[in-house]
Amino acid sequence: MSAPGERSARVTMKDVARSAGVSLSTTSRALSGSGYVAETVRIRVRRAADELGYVVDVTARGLKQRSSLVIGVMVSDLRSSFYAEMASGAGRRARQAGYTMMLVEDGGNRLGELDAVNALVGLRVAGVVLTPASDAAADFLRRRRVPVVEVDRVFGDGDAVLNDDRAAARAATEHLLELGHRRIAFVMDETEWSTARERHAGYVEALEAAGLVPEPSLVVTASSEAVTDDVRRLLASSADPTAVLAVNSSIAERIWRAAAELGVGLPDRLSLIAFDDARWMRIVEPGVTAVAQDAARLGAEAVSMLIERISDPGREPVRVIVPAAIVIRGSTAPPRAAGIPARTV
Amino acid sequence: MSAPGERSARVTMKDVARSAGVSLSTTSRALSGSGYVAETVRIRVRRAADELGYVVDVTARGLKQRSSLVIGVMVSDLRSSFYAEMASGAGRRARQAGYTMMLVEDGGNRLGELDAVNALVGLRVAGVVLTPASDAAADFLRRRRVPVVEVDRVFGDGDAVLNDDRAAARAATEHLLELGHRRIAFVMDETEWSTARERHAGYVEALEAAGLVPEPSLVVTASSEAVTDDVRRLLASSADPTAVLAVNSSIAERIWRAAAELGVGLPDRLSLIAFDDARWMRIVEPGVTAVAQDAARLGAEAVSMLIERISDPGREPVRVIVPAAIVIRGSTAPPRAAGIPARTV
DNA sequence: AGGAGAAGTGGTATCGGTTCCACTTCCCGA
DNA sequence: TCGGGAAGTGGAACCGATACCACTTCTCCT
Repeated sequence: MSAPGERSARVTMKDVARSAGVSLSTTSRALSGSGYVAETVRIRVRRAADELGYVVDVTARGLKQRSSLVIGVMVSDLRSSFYAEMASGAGRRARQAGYTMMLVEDGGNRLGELDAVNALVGLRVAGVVLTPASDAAADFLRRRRVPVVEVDRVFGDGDAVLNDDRAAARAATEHLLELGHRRIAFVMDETEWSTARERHAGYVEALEAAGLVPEPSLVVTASSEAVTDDVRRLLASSADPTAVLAVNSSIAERIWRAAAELGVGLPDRLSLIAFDDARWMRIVEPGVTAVAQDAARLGAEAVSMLIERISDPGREPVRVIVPAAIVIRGSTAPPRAAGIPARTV
Repeated sequence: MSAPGERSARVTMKDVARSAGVSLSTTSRALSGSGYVAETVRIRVRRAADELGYVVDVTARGLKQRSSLVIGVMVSDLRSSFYAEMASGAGRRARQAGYTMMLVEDGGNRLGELDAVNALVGLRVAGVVLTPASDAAADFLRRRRVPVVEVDRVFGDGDAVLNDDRAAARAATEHLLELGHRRIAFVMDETEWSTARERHAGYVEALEAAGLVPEPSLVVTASSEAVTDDVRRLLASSADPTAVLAVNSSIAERIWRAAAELGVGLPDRLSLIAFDDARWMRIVEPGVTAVAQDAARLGAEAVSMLIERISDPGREPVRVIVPAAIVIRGSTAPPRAAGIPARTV
């Protein structure tokens, strides 16, 4: 344990080599396990490394090998459980594959994105998984030949791992239709992202398949500031929905609150179904019916795809679509007057 | 060595130097901004770097300088909002200070901890912020002279950023005492951690200051498997608490559920106060009174402390205690039969 | 006028590994 | 007996940046 006093702060391969009485080359081979090394020597070197507490300097190794076993993961906001779970899934899969995850947050804006991505390039990561806020980051990376996989939403046409947003939205809408709802609202906040676009498309598909005509007054694009007001207005308006589909959990929360404030009972007067199965939806009464996206799986798949891309930079872009499940809880039920020849519209 | 027509995948300083028509040394000085460089040359070099899309290789720089601007952050589980917010706060502060955050998850166990910490050491991070699950990780790091700051809980006596767990628990208990409660239960799940210990101590302090004798039957150490059963047993037992203090949000959730199942009305028959102000506590009805820990601030403070420690490795260990606030919501109220004859129900 | 020192530039060793290459043994088959 | 190749080892050139040092030119003070 207590070796002769003045041991330098950092144990390098040179120390290990000296201690084991062999050259640097042999030490490197013994530790990395590639190339000829006598079994006895290998054991001796390994033991010396253990005793000295040697840890390989991956930055030095990466410098020489021109690639590191680090992959970058960039998310908009860790405080959102979706991103946190995604990152968690990505990290686990990365570790399984022998990589380390480097996680950075951009503020969900172009500038933060470029900052973060710059840091990753500087670290010479082997590749990057990102939830894009714009096309800037992926472009920047691709221009520098850094493999990229986009998750959850996509700009351009590179590799991506996406939810089956359209099918899930369609299924969610069909669930409401089957319960007898005809006036189904759709509330969203971001139209620039592919997620919102796809979900809206699924909603429209389901309505049309049921022979209904989508009504513009039932589709609300809430400005992120005034979502609550917009929701309140919708519920009080003549559009008079009996059910509402929320494009994400944050919107769902606003609707939940607005309903409580306005005394609109769930599910009696309004059915609610949400994208993103947030924790609170399981706890409140009634529970909120939700489209459960497997965020951790999304992250894991993305890492796997990235690793494949790293080993084969030339292949065609790949898209993986991860199916989502609908978890039915108490917030969806037949409309009050369904079945009975209701007021005609 | 350099073939004219061949563009290498990566732009290095050499390319910038050639393009600007100056030496490597001058290029380095022009880009890093230290040392003498003529203004005109500096501009020329900077422009060349921009045009070529040069990004400094921080691994090479770190190798030479023996320190990197990367700090490691290790948390148990990103899916928990406390850790996620902590990491988010740490990342922001790190970025402000010019560092990049490297985030790793350990599985909350000794082995995962050591794995993760090993990866960080290999990356030659400048220091590590961690929420320890045991003393293993911090020991490992300190033995290798890597600066460490522990967050939220602490083993041993190094630098740490902690909640004011004791004072917060005391205040929470006092809040219940002021409402008139006398039979106050305390439910926890982990006794090994300093958090649980401190919170329990604060609870006892408050009781004793009020002249009450802490009753062992009111303190439940729930095994993590059977928390729900334990809680159910407590509520049904002769211990008959009128209020309960939950050591964390996960325990609080179990209590919430158990109360709902058993038909124990909140706050009429039982008051609930929880550590950790989870999102759902704001959404459910009644809202859950909670001790709000500022996790993001905890992370930010830890990073600041770490940076100070990096620049002064010799100074005495420091502890920062971050105060917590109590957010009063609907789940706490006077006990039914307390003091003033309540409204007849 | 002479010299100190500031301003500016380039050469080169170095950080901690990996890897190519040269070199020595030793074994085995022809 | 000899040649060839496998087994094993060490030397040294990198990877991309930094920083020390040597060197030149120019300014300014005594």
